[in-house]
Amino acid sequence: MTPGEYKNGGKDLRIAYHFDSTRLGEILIASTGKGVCYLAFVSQQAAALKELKALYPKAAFRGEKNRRHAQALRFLFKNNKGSGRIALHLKGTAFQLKVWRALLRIPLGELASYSSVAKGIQKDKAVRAVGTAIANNPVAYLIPCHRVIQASGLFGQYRWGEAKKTSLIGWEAARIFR
DNA sequence: GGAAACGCGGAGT
DNA sequence: ACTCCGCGTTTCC
Repeated sequence: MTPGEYKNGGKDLRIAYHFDSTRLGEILIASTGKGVCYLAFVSQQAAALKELKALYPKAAFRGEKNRRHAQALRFLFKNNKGSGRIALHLKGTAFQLKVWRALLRIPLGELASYSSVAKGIQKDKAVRAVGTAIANNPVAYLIPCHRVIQASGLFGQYRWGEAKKTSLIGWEAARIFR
């Protein structure tokens, strides 16, 4: 995976998006020429699209299902380690990118705590900052923010609801036995 | 540039 | 169970 960086409002950026329904629920996925830049679970399409556009206010959007989307969706259905090479194109601060990269190292079916992630990037005391950075992960699932739980064992918060987090973790736990 | 807000943790009660 | 404080980074005045 090759996370890029993007610091401005997405000007000169062309973003293709489309909605799809998967066995994990309805999603909105978007990509630039360089990689997937957004993936979110959707409850209302209009609101979801608005959130995406807020992230890249100056970009040009168009609805289109393309090969990159299809590849990412395949990953959702059969993500074993072998197929895990999806290009990502991310907009984030240096700290956020560091945190997100750390998440990519958590294997399917495994869990990490917010504090272990903080230690992993040599920021032992930045636990809370790590939580915030994870919360702002723009690419749900591909960057497995749902695999990070509280040190106590409680699952903790999730952007799309704790119930969603629970079902993702359960689904992955089941997958590793197949 | 300061305050407030955060997907937390730990130590208290 | 619930509070209270500290923590690092980002975002909003």
